[in-house]
Amino acid sequence: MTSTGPARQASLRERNLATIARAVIDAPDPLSRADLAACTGMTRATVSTLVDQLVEAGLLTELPAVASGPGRPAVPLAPAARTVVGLGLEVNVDYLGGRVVDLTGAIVDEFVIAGTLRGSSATATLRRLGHLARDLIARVESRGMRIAGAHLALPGLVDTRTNLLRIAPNLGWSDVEPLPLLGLPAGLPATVGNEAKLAALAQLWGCPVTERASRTFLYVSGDVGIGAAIVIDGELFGGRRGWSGELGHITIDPAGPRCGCGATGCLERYAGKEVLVTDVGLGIDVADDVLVDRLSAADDAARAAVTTAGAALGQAMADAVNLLDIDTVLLGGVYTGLVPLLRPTITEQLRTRVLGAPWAPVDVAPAPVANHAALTGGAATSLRAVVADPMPWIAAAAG
Amino acid sequence: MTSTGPARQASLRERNLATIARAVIDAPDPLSRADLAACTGMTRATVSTLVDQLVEAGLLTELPAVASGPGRPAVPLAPAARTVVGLGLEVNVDYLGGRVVDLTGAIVDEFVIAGTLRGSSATATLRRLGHLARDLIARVESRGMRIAGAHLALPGLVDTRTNLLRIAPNLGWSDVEPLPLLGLPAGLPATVGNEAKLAALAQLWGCPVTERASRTFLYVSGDVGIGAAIVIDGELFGGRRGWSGELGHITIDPAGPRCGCGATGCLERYAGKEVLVTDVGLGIDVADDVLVDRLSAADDAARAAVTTAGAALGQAMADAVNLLDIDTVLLGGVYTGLVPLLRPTITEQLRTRVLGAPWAPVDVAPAPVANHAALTGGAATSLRAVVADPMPWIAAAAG
DNA sequence: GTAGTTTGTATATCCACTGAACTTATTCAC
DNA sequence: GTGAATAAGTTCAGTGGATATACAAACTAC
Repeated sequence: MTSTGPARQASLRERNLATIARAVIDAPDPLSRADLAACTGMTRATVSTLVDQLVEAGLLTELPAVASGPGRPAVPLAPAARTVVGLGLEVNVDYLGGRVVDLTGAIVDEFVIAGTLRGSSATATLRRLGHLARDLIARVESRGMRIAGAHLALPGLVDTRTNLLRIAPNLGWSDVEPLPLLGLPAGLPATVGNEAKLAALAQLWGCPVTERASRTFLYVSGDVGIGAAIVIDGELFGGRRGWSGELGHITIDPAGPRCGCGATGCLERYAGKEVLVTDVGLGIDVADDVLVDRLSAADDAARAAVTTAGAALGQAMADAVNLLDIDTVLLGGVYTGLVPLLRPTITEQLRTRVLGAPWAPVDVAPAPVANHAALTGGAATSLRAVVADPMPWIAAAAG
Repeated sequence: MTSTGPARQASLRERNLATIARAVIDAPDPLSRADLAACTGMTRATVSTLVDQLVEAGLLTELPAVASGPGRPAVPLAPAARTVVGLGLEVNVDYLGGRVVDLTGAIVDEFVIAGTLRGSSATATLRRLGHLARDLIARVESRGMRIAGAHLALPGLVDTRTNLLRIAPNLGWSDVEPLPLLGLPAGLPATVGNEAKLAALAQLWGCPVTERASRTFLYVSGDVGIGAAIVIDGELFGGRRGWSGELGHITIDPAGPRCGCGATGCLERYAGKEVLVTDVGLGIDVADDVLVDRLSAADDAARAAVTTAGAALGQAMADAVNLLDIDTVLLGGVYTGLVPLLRPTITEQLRTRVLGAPWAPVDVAPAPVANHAALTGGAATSLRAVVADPMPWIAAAAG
């Protein structure tokens, strides 16, 4: 009954525009039209017309030509700054934020308001975020930029098909429909996503091209809950409803302590922030860097607790790697700062428990993008949609 | 540096041919050219030329027109029988086989030779299989069929990029390069794959369209080892090297018994065939149906052991579902027959341990294709490649 | 200044899909 | 039977987009 859509002539244009846009934006150094022709296999003529359209639409810019060697100097192309931008929004346990990023990856404008939101009213908080977001949008639009889309990151189970938040245990929210409460301008495409998943996407696009994560990795974000995101060849693997990556509820020991989710022995009860803060006698709302400092300077008892956490984390990661055959694990959230403490136990677990480890060891590293990564990830996701389908923007620029 | 290839004019043809071929082959009832135009969105003119080429190439056939209602009767189109075929080969612990399947899904010819191959010589066994396969190929080609490709299924860790078998514990094989040993005709595209993964693909394509598995599921195959395959929207998720799905080495209890892989408490030690046969005092080489009968008729002690296995299986599946957000689990291998015994404990585990279960319960069912599924899966995989890119076959038919 | 080299643009051509008109084959009404 | 109505499939001029080739532009090197 159903099937993939037909390929019209226009599909060629769409695909080739996307290919060119992506090549320029993902390139470590500016490419010329000739470079693009060489690396995409298109003719120089084709590339020229495509580039002209992308420049016209404000997605790319021509840099001043620099002569080097014989022959006519090439015109280097680069993503356009401050023309088309993406908006990332986030409500998390200890802050509220919005960030606008442009195609160069630069942060154009942002706000981050610290303060615990545990147990806050979903309606009030989202209305407040909406107010701040509308201000941010107004500022950015008054500077002549066009906003491609908005993504709201929430620390919980989000149904990506319906944009409904099912439950966010650490906020105390459940069954919320966030987008109407934000009251974003009509016509601005907006979606809701899980915080860890958007943070993972920031690792792909949110930093200079040369420092980017490899295109396939498992991102593990430690907070009160433990979220994970599976990224395969640059694509987030969300699962049927976007509920993939619930690493925090992998079973470490079925006879273990009871978890808030109703099951027993979940990873969260061994390696969640709640356990870590208790080990050094701190409160749950302590800042990540304080917690990291205290754990790093702690005595043997607390060190043992970190080792337990690391072993549990390693076991859960080994399960994930055995299932998914992924060879890179990036640690985010609190874990980023704890990599020196955690890595030995984690890698030991991975070495012994991953079936393929003798042939291809698993790499464990801190996530390169750390500061409010989900904001960047959300903004970048909107921009990736533009890059993946620049046609509407060209039509808009022409008409 | 790299990027997706350019979209040439020919790409349109390629894509539209694939769309048409797939629509006809996956349709529950024969479609006419007009039906195809309606469901793909192409014009009738376009569909006509594409269909003509596919018929010419021997991928589709026109059935006799049946009049029903006013108007010119439609010409129903169906996959062509016995024109282009795929070859599946398999070496497993207790048999050796080859199967040829055509585009209608019918088995055209096959051989299955029972007998334990545990501890056999890889070289001798693969040479023997190669001999049998060449006979099969000769028979099929003498009947005028063209073989699109061959897939060899092996019960072990196969590197799908290099077609190397790293290790097959239950055969006692390691570091084998199987394809040269088979000595298949030069020019026949051949690859090696994991047995459970190819069996999973058979669930998608190896049975009448109406009985097919949903396009997203986790296939769990119980044998001496426990293999799994992740299928997302009709695509096998193989991971970086094709080593995904090692469910058998998910940790059930870190303090559990030592496993052959070197780790402790792996699922295999709770729910593998080795444990099950021991429970009812049988040998490891017993046929699956005998084992199922004995377990079904067993006393309380053995029943308790099956329950333990089911709980462990359920726990591992819950881990997988939490990670992947998949809502269907198909049980293959020995487990197919044990579904009545296993399901209660499995579903109980899934209900309590899967975070999303309250909103979307996980369905556990026996795999619809059971008999030597990996053979069918291997053959079908070759055919899917033809359907996904029919162009070369059209060129061959024309030239 | 001239030759050599590379980049980017212009023009004719080709290929595949579109749309509208046309042919073919059936049902139904009389 | 005959003819209108209906739906399937085909034909053919038209269009969009990529290609290939030739050419203009801008630089280095001698």
